[in-house]
Amino acid sequence: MSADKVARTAVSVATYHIDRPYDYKIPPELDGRVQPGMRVVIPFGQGNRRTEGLVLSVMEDTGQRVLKNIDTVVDDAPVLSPEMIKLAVWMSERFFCTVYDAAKAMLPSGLWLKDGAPRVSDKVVKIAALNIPAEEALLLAAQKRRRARQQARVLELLSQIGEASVKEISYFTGAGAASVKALADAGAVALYEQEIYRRPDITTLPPADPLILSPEQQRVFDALAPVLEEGRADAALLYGVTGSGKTAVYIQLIRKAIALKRRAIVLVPEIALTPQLITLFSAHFGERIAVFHSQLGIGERYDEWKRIRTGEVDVVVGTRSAVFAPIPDLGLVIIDEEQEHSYKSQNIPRYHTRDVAKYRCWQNKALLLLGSATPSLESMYSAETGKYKLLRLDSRYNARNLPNVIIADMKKELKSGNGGVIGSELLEALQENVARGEQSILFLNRRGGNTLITCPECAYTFSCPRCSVSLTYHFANRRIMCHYCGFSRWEPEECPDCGGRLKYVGAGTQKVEAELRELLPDVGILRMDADTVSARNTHEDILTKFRAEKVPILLGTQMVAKGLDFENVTLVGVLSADQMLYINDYRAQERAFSLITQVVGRSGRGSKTGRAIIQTMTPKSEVIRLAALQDYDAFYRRELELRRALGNPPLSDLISVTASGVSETEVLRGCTILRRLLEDYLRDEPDVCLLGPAPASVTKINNRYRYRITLSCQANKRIRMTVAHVIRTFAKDKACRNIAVYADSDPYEL
DNA sequence: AGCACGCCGACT
DNA sequence: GTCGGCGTGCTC
Repeated sequence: MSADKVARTAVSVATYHIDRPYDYKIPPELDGRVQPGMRVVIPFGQGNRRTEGLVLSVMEDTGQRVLKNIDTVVDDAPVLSPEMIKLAVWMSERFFCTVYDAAKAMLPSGLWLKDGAPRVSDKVVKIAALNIPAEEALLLAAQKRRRARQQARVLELLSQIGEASVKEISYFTGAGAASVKALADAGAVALYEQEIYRRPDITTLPPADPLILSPEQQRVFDALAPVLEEGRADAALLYGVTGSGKTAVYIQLIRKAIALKRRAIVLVPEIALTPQLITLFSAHFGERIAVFHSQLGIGERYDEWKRIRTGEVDVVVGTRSAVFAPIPDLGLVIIDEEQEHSYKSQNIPRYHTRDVAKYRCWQNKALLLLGSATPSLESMYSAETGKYKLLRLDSRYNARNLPNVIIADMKKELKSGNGGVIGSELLEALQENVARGEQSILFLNRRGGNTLITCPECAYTFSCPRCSVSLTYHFANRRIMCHYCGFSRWEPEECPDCGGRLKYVGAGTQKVEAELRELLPDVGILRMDADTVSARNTHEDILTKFRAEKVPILLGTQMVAKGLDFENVTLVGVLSADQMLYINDYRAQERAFSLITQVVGRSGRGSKTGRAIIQTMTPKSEVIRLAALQDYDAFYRRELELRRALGNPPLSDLISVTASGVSETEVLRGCTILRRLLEDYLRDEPDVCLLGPAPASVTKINNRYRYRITLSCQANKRIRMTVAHVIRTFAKDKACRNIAVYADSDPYEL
């Protein structure tokens, strides 16, 4: 009989400061059934409460300590490969999370629901159909009205539409599944199960021929193909102006990788904004692509995950979490629009997709390709300092001209009595475009309906009782709401302080739409924002309508800035460039430059030369001027010097340590202790600069105050480990029991 | 975080 | 005497 085996395990309930591998004995009845990468159920803590663990490795028992036994094994086969386990461990050090947190981000949530309700393995949806004539159903509904209102509503709905899924029924009527069941038992409706497709549907094109690259594109391809051929880890930045055809290069590189028996992951900022890219990819790679993003249903995601794992696909296209796709023989990772902020996870684990991709490429000897028209300062700096290969695509496709850009001074406008959102220059241009039958896109950097309510009499504003933010008015449900904690209340009638009449301020898309309708009566306007885009009316539907019906004006938020290519659009208006420029964040300028550049690039993609009008209160702003010229290089130089002066990335790394708690004074005191600990432990590190304690940009969320210390340094493993140690030390201090602490590597939120 | 153990005051 | 308050310490 061989010696007992031990499973070194990451435990799900272990919080950050007690996270470490815990060893469990593999009982004889489980001998041989426990492998690294499997999930197990284990007892943990004095109460031995059962919790989930992930087996990191299996080893011989040295018998030095009394160990608890593994209860049961969850999986028949490992759900994580050794490569992914290593990645999880690396992530825990790099992003200050537990190993289990990192592992969880890699797995589809469907894995946890496999045997529970809702059953993910079921590819069916429950449908309820009316079993009696509609008139009879309505009669029955009238009878039920008093004692079973829910059932009555269901009957009314079904008498109109005949059948619907139980899920849809409860969404529209508010009736629970129990009401439907009762009706089924009474024989009024029939329940049956219907197979559903779980492949996210993709508009497919007939198979496309290999692309012919332009000489410039070919040069980029030729520079990267050897890296794939030699199979070595490398990273490159493809800096290609809008419309220079980066996608064609991606496709050819993927073809090359596939020819070399390897596979690729393509990451995009937001799947809804890239339908054309998906369609194009499926034309080139057919069934052998998988689509992976957060809007996928649990079942869909689980199925795609399985297809990827078994090697049935060559290309995974997806958002942030797709960087964890368990694809075999990974040879190429492409991050498109790499400067986008959605690549940084804002919740645990707080990873940056670029860093994870870099690590995976290094593990797999794969090529990482970052693509952008306005690269992040970080990536361009890495390219300049030789860490990445730098490749450029300088000419716009078909040698199209840049649009003529006008910077419109809204201060002048205000002086001459126009207090509206649409200035006279933009209005004139819009009128000309309408007259010529050409289309226009208006961009507003604000989410739809983000309107504040104030009292003009006493300047009263509504703020959240639990958070340090103002409440915003939502047209959709006529409530004022908090974006942080979800608090909401009905639209108030009058000022609670002085009883005065309330005023709605802020240029939400709805308000702009109303203004446009007044200025341009009888002109068709399409609005695209969080309120008009839904499951029924997708982003794509709106764009199709815009294209097909030649609606004169498309008004929208961020969404209109991305990758659209409309022949007939010859005017782009940026309604207020200022809102994005003067946010208290060192990245605000970079973001504004990138957005304005992208929006301006939307104009004149056809044969006609386009125009762009940028409205601003500060027409002298360097950032706006450079965006108007689409001069990335000048912007980069200028911004880099600013970053250098302030010790911000990419010239140094930031690590923020945030303390939160109910008592503001306790949090502040905790922060002071944290700072002292950091000072102590980092005394011998050169060039580490500590800032704070400073209140977080939103100081109070859900009645918890947040203060943070920020480290500016050349981060290395040693410094990260020290920070982790400080957090653990702090958590052990009894004086800080009510304070929660976490660290964030290269935080986006300050 | 969550749970047990332990050492103090209020009450049967 | 004992029930239960929460302060303290540990988690394979």
